[in-house]
Amino acid sequence: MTKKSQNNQSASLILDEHDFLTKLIVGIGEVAEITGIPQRQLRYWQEKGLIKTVDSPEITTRRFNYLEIKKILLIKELLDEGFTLEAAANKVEKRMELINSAFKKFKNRQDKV
Amino acid sequence: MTKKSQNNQSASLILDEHDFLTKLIVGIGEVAEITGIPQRQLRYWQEKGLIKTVDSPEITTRRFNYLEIKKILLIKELLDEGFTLEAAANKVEKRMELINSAFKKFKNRQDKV
DNA sequence: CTTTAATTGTAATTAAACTACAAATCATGT
DNA sequence: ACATGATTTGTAGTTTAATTACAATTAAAG
Repeated sequence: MTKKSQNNQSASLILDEHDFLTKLIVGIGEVAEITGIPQRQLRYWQEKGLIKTVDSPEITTRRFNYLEIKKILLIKELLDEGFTLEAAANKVEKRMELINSAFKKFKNRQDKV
Repeated sequence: MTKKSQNNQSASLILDEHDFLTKLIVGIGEVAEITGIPQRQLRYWQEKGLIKTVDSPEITTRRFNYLEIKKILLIKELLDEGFTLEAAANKVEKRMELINSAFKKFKNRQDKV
């Protein structure tokens, strides 16, 4: 074993894809690139409260997690289908809640096995 | 349909987790947070050619993709096990190549179905 | 054509990342 | 112990990215 042993929970630091995504938060530039939505527009949506950024004292710039990026992509699709921004955001919010609660049930069931 | 229809490949902009990860590239700050390895150290590893950053003319700062982040985590583990930096990096490189070629075979097989 | 929604532009500022040094620490051999 | 190369860490000064706080367009609906 070498020196300080930095941050050793060793055994498995190795993240699977899902773990990785739950840990990940990315900046607005990256989100703009991934989604094709301009930074300016993302800021506007966030100012209006339609999407939310990670809230943490150390972080001073806008950061988004995976769920939020999915939301953004869904909103974009709905906009293209003709929904208003608000309607799109609401619809996505509801869809997300459904998926979320279904996932929690599943998770819960798994944990008992 | 509304206005400009921004960047419409519609149908499925919806990314699954794997798609998302292949598109994603993240900055050094985020990588440092995820991996627990200081930015300074990541820069050093990159300078020595042990890890590589995304290479694109528009990008001026260090960006890493998912594979590279996995590499970083593996290197970290091996360092804690007592390997030299270079030995760790080599070992990881080989491991990655194996996984990669196995994956390609699998992918190839799937595509034919 | 007026009003509200939504997007876009931009100057000035703050935060994050970069480079290019140098110093400190660690591992190994003599 | 000392020297040596490997690795990590520190930092001043600079560049790039993101933010705010305005304002101006453009689009959709009555």
